[in-house]
Amino acid sequence: MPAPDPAFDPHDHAHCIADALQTAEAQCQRRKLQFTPVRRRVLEILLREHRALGAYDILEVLAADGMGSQPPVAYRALDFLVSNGFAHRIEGLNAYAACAHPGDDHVPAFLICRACRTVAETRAGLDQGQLGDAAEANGFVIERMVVEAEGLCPACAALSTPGQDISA
Amino acid sequence: MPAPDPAFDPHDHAHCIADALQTAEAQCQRRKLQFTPVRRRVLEILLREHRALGAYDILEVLAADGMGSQPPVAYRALDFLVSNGFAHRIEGLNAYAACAHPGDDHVPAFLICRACRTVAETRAGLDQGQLGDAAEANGFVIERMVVEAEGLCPACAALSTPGQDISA
DNA sequence: AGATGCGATGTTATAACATATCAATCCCTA
DNA sequence: TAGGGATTGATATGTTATAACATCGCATCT
Repeated sequence: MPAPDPAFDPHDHAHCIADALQTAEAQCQRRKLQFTPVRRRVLEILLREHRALGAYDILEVLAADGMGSQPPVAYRALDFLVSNGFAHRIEGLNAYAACAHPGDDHVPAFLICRACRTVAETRAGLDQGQLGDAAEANGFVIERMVVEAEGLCPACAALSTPGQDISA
Repeated sequence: MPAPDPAFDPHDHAHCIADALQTAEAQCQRRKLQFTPVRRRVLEILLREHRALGAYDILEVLAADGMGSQPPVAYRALDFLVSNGFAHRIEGLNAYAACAHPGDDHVPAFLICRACRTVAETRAGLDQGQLGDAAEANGFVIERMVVEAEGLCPACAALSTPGQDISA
């Protein structure tokens, strides 16, 4: 049985953020990617919470920082972070979350709280159950997998207020 | 090893459509749901292709039929079909596809071609691998799962034109 | 220094997806 | 056949994402 996920468990979050930023920085250096101020700032914003944020949520913070207030600014930084494995797109929410295992090739799988949008990241395999079998039987080449479980995190389940929505 | 999926394999499609419509009709009768003309037509539109269609694609066809041309018309019908298990939302595409196993409680999993948007539906479990373990370890209550594999279907892989995009 | 190339940013506009609201109508059922 | 809930119609708007084009800043070559 796995250990509790940091997303649902109190932890030294300042250290958690610093760590992730440092990893990203190191990765970029090694791979000759430019970890520019905007990109760094967007990653910081995502890291600050173990939650999924919409592009426009991020944009708002960027604008407040005087770092560009138009959609492409946020989207370009997010594209960079996602394509280089520093963040993930949460399809079920049209939103983004920092990667919990940066610099580590993996198929992410998420536990997503529909009430507070907290996101915990675990691993999955490209062969998820019958899906891999079906792909093989049909000659389908899987390139990318999305595995997301939506529900209630322990904290929100405790409160509930049954049926509260994720709309926030 | 499973049999080839109808989505990727020639089959008696007229019969395939008629079958699904009849199942839906029967289900609605049994469950006292109103299978209205708009709802029926939207399901037909989805069934006509084993592909994901955007809400506005559907709306276009509805409009051509003189059945309402404003977004809510399509979205309401789609909501009905999705919440009653006659269609699924494909999160990775912000699009919709007819259900391949209507009237049968299941966790759908999809093989989605990024070139032609063909969608094959198989089953998954609510406990997908380590995700179930992680949920349990954290007291997370899973309510809904999204499992989608994106890649190239056999036909498109044969053509490719490597790197062609799903944008269509 | 000046020219050139190139990746990142800035800016404007618009495409694509989705929902709120409220009035009108349908249709079940009592 | 009247009342009430579900459905539809219509308008407006909100939200997410990208296209298209201009510019900046910096490294390199001449």
